[in-house]
Amino acid sequence: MRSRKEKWQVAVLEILQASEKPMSAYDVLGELRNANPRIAPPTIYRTLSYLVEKGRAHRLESLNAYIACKNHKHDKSAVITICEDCGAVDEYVATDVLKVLSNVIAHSGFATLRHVIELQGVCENCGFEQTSV
Amino acid sequence: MRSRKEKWQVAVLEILQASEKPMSAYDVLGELRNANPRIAPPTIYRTLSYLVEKGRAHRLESLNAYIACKNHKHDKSAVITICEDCGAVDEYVATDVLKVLSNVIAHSGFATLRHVIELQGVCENCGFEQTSV
DNA sequence: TTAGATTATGTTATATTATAACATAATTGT
DNA sequence: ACAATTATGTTATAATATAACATAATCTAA
Ligand SMILES: [Zn+2]
Ligand SMILES: [Zn+2]
Ligand SMILES: [Zn+2]
Ligand SMILES: [Zn+2]
Repeated sequence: MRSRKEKWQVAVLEILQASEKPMSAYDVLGELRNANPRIAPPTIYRTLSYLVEKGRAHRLESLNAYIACKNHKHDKSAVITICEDCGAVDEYVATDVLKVLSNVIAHSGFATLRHVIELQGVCENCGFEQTSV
Repeated sequence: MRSRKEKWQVAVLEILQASEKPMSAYDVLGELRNANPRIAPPTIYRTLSYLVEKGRAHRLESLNAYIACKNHKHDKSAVITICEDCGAVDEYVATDVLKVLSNVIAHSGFATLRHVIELQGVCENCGFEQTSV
């Protein structure tokens, strides 16, 4: 039998996967309330935390928002691009970047546990739209 | 004559510089209220935005907090390390990292305007403390 | 120098994001 | 079944951030 915990995780992941754009915790909450009007913020924050821990979703720190992971080729750390125009988000594998990063901080004795690498900018589509006016 | 705007910026920057650790906007607000009890959140958020735009301060997206810039060798983009144990923050010049990053996303057509690169982990001091127990 | 336009600041209220605290329910191990 | 543990529900509130608009300062050009 699937536990309640797992049911929430599946429901939230499906909502995130169905969205073209990052969703705030309260966006997800709104969707969940269609089926279950009494659900409260802690439930959704807990569920999002589990999903992020497992790598099934990512939290975008610069947006306070969440996406479903759509690129399982990375263990933990992805490079994430965020279009400021249309909100589209993509993930890239970051192995090389992490290598260079560890060189940059090599002499400091800092032991990295988690990377946040988010690039804000303009995606290909929006760039073309802008120049074609 | 120094404008009101500049006075706030100087005051906020001094507060950030005096702090060993990142401060939330409301931390800064609390300090400013010692001298000026009626100051309100928008003033401090505006001032922090100006300082961040000018590169005199950085916003740490993964902490919702701010630091004074203490490494003017970077134009815009720094690599920032954040110790989860003691809260200490350091900045590193990111030129190489940015180069590799642009390779990673080269084929996507994404034009990067702003980098958020924040490493969560354990600083040298806290690492030694942990292993010496 | 002053009227009008523009920009910056102050002020009030409120929106958004997130968690504390504790009660209840489910699950686990014996 | 029972106690111990973990997960969930629930209420309230904390923490972060901005909208909206009033007021004040600054700038520009007659
Ligand atoms: Zn991913
Ligand atoms: Zn776009
Ligand atoms: Zn800096
Ligand atoms: Zn430390």
